[in-house]
Amino acid sequence: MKTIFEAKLLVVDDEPEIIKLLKTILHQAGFAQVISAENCRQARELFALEKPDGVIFDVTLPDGDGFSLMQELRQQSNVPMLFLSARDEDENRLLGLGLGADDYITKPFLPRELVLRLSGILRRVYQPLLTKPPAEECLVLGAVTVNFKSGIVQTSDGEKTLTAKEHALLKKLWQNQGHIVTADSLCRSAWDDDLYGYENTLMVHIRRLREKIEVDPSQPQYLLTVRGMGYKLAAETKP
Amino acid sequence: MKTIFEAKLLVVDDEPEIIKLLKTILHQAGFAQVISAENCRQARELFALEKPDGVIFDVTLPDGDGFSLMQELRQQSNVPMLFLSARDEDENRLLGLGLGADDYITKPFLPRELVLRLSGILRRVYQPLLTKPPAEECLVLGAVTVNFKSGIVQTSDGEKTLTAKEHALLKKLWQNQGHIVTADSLCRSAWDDDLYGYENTLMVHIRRLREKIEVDPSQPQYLLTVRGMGYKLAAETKP
DNA sequence: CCCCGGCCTTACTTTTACCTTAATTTTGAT
DNA sequence: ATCAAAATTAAGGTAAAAGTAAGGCCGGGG
Repeated sequence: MKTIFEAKLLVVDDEPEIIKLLKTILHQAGFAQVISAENCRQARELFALEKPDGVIFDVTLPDGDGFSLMQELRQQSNVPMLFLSARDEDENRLLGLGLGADDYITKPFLPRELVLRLSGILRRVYQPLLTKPPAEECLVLGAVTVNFKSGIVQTSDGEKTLTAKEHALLKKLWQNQGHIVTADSLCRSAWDDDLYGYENTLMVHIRRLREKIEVDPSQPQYLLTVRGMGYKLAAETKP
Repeated sequence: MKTIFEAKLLVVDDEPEIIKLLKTILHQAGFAQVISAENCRQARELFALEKPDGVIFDVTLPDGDGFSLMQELRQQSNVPMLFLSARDEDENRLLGLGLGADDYITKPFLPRELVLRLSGILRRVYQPLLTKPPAEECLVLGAVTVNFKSGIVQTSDGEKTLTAKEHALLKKLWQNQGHIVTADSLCRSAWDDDLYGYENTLMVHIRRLREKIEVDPSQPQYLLTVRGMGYKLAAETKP
């Protein structure tokens, strides 16, 4: 199955006109293959044989009810299954959903709604590629690693924790890694109101940062000063 | 998120009674965290900040409509989103589903149906990613063990039980173990309405927690404060 | 119905980690 | 050599958080 619309669907319903209607709707919507069964026995057979990517059941079937059939097929497979029913009683909907159906649509239904719901489910099931849990926000500088979520700096000689100001400043530098950041810009990202005598205040913080992330704070390798312009975090060195 | 019921849900609705009802329903159903927003602005903020695992929108909101909001958030994230609406017109349902909503539920709704539909969707979205079997709901910190199901803290000198607030706070910290959690975020997970003078209230609860889980509450080893930023539960030390 | 006890909240004082200031020294461009 | 920019120190101030105690709320038992 390359796209969700190449899904193979099994429709189980004993009313030929509904089958026909569904086939029409689904074909128009672009679903390529729709196969059908009129009763439980046929459905079981086709399910095993064709291995459809989704199943639509009517609740009332000539040789059993859709609920038990669905439950039975659910044991074997986790493909999307949804009910189509003329019976809109609350308890039926709850039963259907409770058994693990992906939806319960009542007749009469809007063709477009059926298609939307069905494609939504198929998309969820076959494209579950939810953005993988984002990697930890980490800054790697040689042997030094900074984790912004935990505020911890890992160095060869142990762990150090960042203070609030250090955290803000380093983050700003990190966001502009490889580029010069002006003192002014740095201050604005770490302080609310304007800091008056900041010429030194900032420097003192820079110094403290260097003590935490540099091997030798007097000979900075990562947090570099650019005379007359500001500071710069050295671009990440790719291994 | 270890099981689907540890999902964090964001409910966006301007009617306080609906929010309350939903919180009750969802809590009863076992969903761990339900946060709420009253309008689009708040929803956007919370969404970015809290990164919920699912969102429930009302269609009509004071500062915009749910449809556009949903579309906007959908750009950023693929988490399950569903509508809750008093407007059962066909075109609205089609619009909502067409924009990529996972479901469109009309008020009045059956609580159980909401829960079933929501868990079904969450299962579809998150189950494929759940590789590991659901872990015990336990937090282990050195010689201290916290069982969240029973709310019991086992220490070397006996058992202590957590109160409701302590439970909520510790769970939040646990879910973000190793990461800094802001006071604001902590408060939101333990209190429904905004807590006004929470500066101290939260601290007092933190103190009580420390008395229960720390060997020496004055020298915390596990529940650490990050001055100016929040609190942090020390990352589990791998044996 | 009222009292009691557990839990939560408020109000206030004390402590301390972090930030700022200021004074001095070093660096680097011209 | 000169001077401004930046670094370095150490000490003091300050606001955030800790600590403490008392009051308020609510549900269960007498």
